[in-house]
Amino acid sequence: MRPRVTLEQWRMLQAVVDHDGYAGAAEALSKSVSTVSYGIRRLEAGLGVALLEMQGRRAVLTTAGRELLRRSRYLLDEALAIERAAGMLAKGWEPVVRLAVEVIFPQERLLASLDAFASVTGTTRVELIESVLSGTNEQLVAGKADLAITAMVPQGFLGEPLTTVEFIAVAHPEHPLHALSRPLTQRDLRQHRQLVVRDSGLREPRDAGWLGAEQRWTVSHLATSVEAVARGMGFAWLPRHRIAGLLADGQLQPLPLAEGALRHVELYLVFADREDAGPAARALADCLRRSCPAD
Amino acid sequence: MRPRVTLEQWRMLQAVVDHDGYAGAAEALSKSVSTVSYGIRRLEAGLGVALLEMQGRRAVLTTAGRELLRRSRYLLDEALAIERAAGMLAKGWEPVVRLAVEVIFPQERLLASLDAFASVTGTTRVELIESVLSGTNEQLVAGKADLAITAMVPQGFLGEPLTTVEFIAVAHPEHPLHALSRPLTQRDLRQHRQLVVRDSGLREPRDAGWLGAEQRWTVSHLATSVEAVARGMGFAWLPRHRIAGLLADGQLQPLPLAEGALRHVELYLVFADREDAGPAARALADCLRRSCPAD
DNA sequence: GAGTTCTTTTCGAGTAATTAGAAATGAGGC
DNA sequence: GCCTCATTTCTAATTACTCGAAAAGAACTC
Repeated sequence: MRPRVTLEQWRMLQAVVDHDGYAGAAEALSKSVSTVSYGIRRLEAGLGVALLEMQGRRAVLTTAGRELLRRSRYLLDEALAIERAAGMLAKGWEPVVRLAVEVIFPQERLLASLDAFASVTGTTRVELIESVLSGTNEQLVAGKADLAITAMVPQGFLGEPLTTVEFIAVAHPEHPLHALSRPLTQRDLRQHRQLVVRDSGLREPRDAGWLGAEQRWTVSHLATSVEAVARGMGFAWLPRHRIAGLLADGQLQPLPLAEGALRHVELYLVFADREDAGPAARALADCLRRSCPAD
Repeated sequence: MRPRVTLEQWRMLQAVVDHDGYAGAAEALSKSVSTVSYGIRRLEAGLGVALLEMQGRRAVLTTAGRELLRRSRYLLDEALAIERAAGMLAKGWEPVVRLAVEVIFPQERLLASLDAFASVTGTTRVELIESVLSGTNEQLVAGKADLAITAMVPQGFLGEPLTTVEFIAVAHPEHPLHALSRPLTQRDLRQHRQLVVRDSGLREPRDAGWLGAEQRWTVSHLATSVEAVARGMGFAWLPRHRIAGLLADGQLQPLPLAEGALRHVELYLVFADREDAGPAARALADCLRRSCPAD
């Protein structure tokens, strides 16, 4: 189907309404009054419906006019937005940046960064790949991500430290481990179910738990792990930032380990190709860095 | 800001991609090949970015091209949708139909009707005014509604019966009235709290309860009333269709009234102005009638 | 590797649409 | 009733678009 009216004609209608009258519209559009008049006439002819009506010496919208004007404003906005996006692309901005994020990276910071990024570039989209351990790196190595936040910088890549995530060994307050009421040893832990998050890598997956618990349950998402531990299904090392709330209201309680109750994981920001990275990828990297103030 | 490219140029880009090549596009658009070539050239010049690139004798989208094509399709769809809407308006279809509905009208039927209406006319919007008793009529009389579903047809209007809503006197199973375990009299009821819905009319409001209970609570929404009764806060006559679920799982229990446990309210469909009603209002009326099969 | 075929691009001329100014029309204000 | 302000109509000119023919590129054939 072929559009019967042009963007320019819609624009004239808008101008007439906004600068009440053909004279004002002509002024605003840098066109002659007769041009505007002709344009509106074409528009109405194309649509087969009257949009403006002279009431005395004032041009007023008809009911149909009001309705169609409303939609046409949106249309024109969209047309201009596309052209702005084209301008970005012309300047070398990628249309999309693919970011692989280790799930233990604090969501709050991630969202804040994406928000900041969105305000820098209204047009570049972000494709977020949430992954675990080697899965994050595989995305990077396979060229499926332009940027990654990972705990292990893969061979041949250059990572810059971004932030440190603190893991605490926790369990539900009613959990048998807490009933022991004494510093816990590795032997104690082995007796109980540990929840670990499945490595999302396909090539050489390894689980995110490091000691061999007798019964070890593997789940796919960090959220599932948190949920399960909160329900008393086992213990786990979980990122402090993810369980701050649950610790505060007592749904989770730190395990009194003799040693190793706390673990620290350093997260790195890695470019797939630092030289070839487009401005959008660089801008996103900046936003991420800013969300992690010197720590 | 003035758009630098036209809808027609976007359409040419789409045609080239869809009918792979300039030749196919020209065929599809009923234009010459050189016209299409010229159009794409203008488009790229206007945007300042290359969209198509010749790979051998095949035209392929650049990254920017793919992205902008995607958005331009949406743009063109919107442009055509507005013109379709204009076509509707040209045929006299109102841009919006305002429907005042008595809250006791079954929501399921209402939504089914609106759904059916939406498929008849993609463009006419519905403005729904949910009101109670005289409130519904006031909307109609004041010209704030084109169509109304009301229990009381106001003077000077013509109503057609639409459906009957059955009200049952109910209370929570634990309610003292149920503890009496005998047919209840009006006197029994007066001892207890009745929940009634506030008339939404401004002029001559009267409440939707008919007998004077000692303590009568008035709420604004039917939903609040249902909720309150289900929590044992009192008794009320409620539309059977609204509480079918609560009756079934025993959260509400019909009161064993000596008389008047059931009440029937007839709902009427009323036009604000049957002669002047536009096709959209008539179509919506049809949808409503069809949702209430002979009853 | 020269010719053939298929396709896009360039060119030049013709055509349709848009534009602006002048004149005409219409609607208040005095 | 006449003056003023605003829109519409008319006409001429400019601009943008369109087309066919010819040129240029790229793959395919022999």
